[in-house]
Amino acid sequence: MLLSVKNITLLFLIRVYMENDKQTKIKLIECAKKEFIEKGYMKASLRNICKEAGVTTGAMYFFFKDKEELFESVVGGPLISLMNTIRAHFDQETDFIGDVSSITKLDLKEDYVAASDILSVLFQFKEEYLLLMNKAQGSKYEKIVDSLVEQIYEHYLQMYCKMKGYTSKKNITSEDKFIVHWMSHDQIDIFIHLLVHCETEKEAAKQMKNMFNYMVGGWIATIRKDIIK
Amino acid sequence: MLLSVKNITLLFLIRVYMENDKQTKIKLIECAKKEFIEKGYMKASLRNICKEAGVTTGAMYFFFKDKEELFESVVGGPLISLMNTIRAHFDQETDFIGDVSSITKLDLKEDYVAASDILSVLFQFKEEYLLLMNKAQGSKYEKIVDSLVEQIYEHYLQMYCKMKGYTSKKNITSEDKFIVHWMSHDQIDIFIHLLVHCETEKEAAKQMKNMFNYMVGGWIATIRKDIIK
Amino acid sequence: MLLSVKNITLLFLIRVYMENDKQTKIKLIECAKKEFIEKGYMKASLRNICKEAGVTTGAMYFFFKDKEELFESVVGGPLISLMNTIRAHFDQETDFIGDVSSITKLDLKEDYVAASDILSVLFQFKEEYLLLMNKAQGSKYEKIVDSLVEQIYEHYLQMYCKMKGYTSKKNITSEDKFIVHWMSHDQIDIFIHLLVHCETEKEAAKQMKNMFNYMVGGWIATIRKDIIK
Amino acid sequence: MLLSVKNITLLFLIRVYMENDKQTKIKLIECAKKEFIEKGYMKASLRNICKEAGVTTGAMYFFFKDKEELFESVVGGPLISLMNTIRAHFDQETDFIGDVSSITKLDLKEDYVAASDILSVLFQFKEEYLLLMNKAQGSKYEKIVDSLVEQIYEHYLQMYCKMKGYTSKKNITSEDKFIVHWMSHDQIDIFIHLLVHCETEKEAAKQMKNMFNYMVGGWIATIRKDIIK
DNA sequence: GATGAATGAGTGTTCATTCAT
DNA sequence: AATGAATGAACACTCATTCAT
Repeated sequence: MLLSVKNITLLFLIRVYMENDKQTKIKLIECAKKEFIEKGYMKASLRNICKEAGVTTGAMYFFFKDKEELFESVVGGPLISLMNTIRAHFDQETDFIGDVSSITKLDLKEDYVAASDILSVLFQFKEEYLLLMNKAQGSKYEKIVDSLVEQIYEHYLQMYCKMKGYTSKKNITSEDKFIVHWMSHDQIDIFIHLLVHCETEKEAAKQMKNMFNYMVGGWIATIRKDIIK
Repeated sequence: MLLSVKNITLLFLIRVYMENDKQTKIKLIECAKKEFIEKGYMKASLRNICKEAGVTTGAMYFFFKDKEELFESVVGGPLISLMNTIRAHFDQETDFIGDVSSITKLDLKEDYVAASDILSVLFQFKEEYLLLMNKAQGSKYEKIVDSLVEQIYEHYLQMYCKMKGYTSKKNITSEDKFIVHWMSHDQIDIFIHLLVHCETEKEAAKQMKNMFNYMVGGWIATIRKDIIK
Repeated sequence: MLLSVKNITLLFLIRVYMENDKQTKIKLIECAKKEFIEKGYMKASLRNICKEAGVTTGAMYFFFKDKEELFESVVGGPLISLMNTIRAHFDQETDFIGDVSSITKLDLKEDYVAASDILSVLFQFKEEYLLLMNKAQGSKYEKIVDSLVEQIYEHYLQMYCKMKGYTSKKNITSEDKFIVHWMSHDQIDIFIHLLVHCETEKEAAKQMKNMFNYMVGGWIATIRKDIIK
Repeated sequence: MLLSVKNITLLFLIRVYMENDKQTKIKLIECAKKEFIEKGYMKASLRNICKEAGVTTGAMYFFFKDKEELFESVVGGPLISLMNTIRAHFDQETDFIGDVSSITKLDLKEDYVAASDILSVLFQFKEEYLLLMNKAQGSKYEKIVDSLVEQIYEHYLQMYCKMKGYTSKKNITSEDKFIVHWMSHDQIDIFIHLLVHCETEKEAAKQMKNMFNYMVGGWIATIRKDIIK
């Protein structure tokens, strides 16, 4: 009988813990996010974060191994989401020798759909992504933009080859690679630009249409290579 | 007597110094450049710079007010050159209501010439510009890219209006502004991309052709607004 | 009904605990030993020990009052064994005025037997003794070697007096005391040296013979005082 | 002429500096010595040292790279003296096949002279050597005693071989090596013992006679190997 | 022009220990 | 018997900056 009372107490306490417990951790992450956004990874002060959260630095070190891990706790989750979304859309291997006639705009249109999805993810954790893209200097994420570019580069290279009508990878010149790399970079920059300059996802979606139009124009011109002389 | 001896010595030393004078300053700037490139503005250590230059921090503070001014001494000159070059090409006021029929590619071609000039300037002080664009976080130049964008934005906005056949500034929508801002940004990013990824100006010039072709394609598509639906 | 099931579970857990009980403590002591050996008393981290043992620091504090007590749990037992063994051999009061003629080597031989016993004890808990002798700095055992020396000093002083033919304690000079203290110290050092440099007791026993021979030679020379001038 | 003027000024300035300048450094070293002696290398607090010296930690870091270097500044000089003295006495290569008959005590007597010199050095910086031998745990000097032993081991091994009448190094058994190593160790321990237990060099010299007598007795017994069975 | 010395506030991090549950 | 959370003081060390000389 007495034991059962104990158990009830226990269950109750567990529930309380569940709520209580993580509150400090959550508070810490919130305050960290704020500080990181305000000052960037490097200039952010753990002391400040802890003071703001109302705990000692020791408490922070109970939850997080070091500054890096605290930062990771802020941006890690969102980053994984983003990576997964990108992978879902860009990783599917297309036949290298596709039907040359049917492509061009069509493929790019598919890309537009993908981009909309990505945009959606980005605006879900707008602040975290801004942190990642612009304020991560000094952390292990400082090269994250480059690695995102690399993630989509392969996809775009394949698409480029299809459009160009290349039948073998051997046809790819270093000039081809360079321009595709640039276009991949540009794609990522579009996202960052939207993230930085648009308040809402809705607005971003609207502006993205124009940016995509611009990008598609660029792609077509690149394929045709009707270059300025 | 003893004092006069001291004075003679002092004068002698000053003469020696005079020659050394600028050499020390130059040495300091060189070492600063190296350290700033290696670690970025924030992580760069004045102590290290001085040690490398073979002087004490006190000596450094004779020449430079603070860390910021030392950084400025490295990147300030090149920045002014760049600004001037940009201004020379982008600042001339064109009649807002131009001859609508004659434009499009023509204007962009002029831009290409301008870009070639800018590229030339950029590669003249490649390292300094890279420093400015990528490693200035924490200094007053951390937003330099944005301000460069702003510098060319007005120019591009005018061009855009001409191309669109707008007869009044009142026709410009916020959507117009947004895409023009993006295209301005993209133009700057092209430069940075070339700076980062090309060893020589020559190679950059080659790759820039393709990038410009891409950009022109984007512009045309933007003007036509044959958007994806 | 449900509650009673819970109770059974609880009781079961308690029983499991009961068995685990000492297991946790033992695990803790094992891990502590490892850490203390690896890093010495001071640098050893309770956090590490607990992590290694798979429990929280709180759990450790249930069993042990503090770091010191944990250390004691590792080395205390062996230390008592050693103390007892030493006491058994060295504490028996001999008649101060013994039969002067019969001694010298004989007494030392008895000592050799004692030493063999001690060696046996030492190698039984080799690691613990090494910990005590070499890595206890910062703990209350940091002077343990000195106190071991003190333990045998009285015995050796008596023996020395016998050998010298002193009939009263008043004959003992401070010089006598000093050299006897040194010889006591040396005796202990022999043990430590063997502990450090021999893998097995067997090997130590072999080497100890030579060391004892050396020691006896030293004693005889000391008694005769055929000193270098 | 002019240069000599410079020199005079320079020398003057140097003298002024010499006096002023190093006072802080000297104070720091003194306070460091005190703290290191009191608490040992590891537990010594740089903060305390600086507070005691009346400067900020930053000032300390102007003179010393880190804790280790500060410690080195306390004990490094004396250590070099000691090493040199040891080297001077123990490094001279003796003919491996010496005149077997003439040795034994003679060589050991030479050693006694050497030891007197070493003792003299040791008492010159008594505190520093005590620091080195007993409180250096955690610093790079924590194994200094072992390395001193190693320094004299080779010398003693040669002497041992001469005394034993070995004509080739191949005669040396691992048992020989062990006992010689021990005797080398014992020699060093004699010094440490004297350092710890004697106030003055004079007293140490007196006590050392007896200890040496003991040691020589040990050596002779070892050579004769009239072992206890 | 340049040195050597010093400041003072700051950094991230680790520690043994405590305690309500 | 053990957890999870938290404390608070301490740690060695680095920084840009100042200033008398």
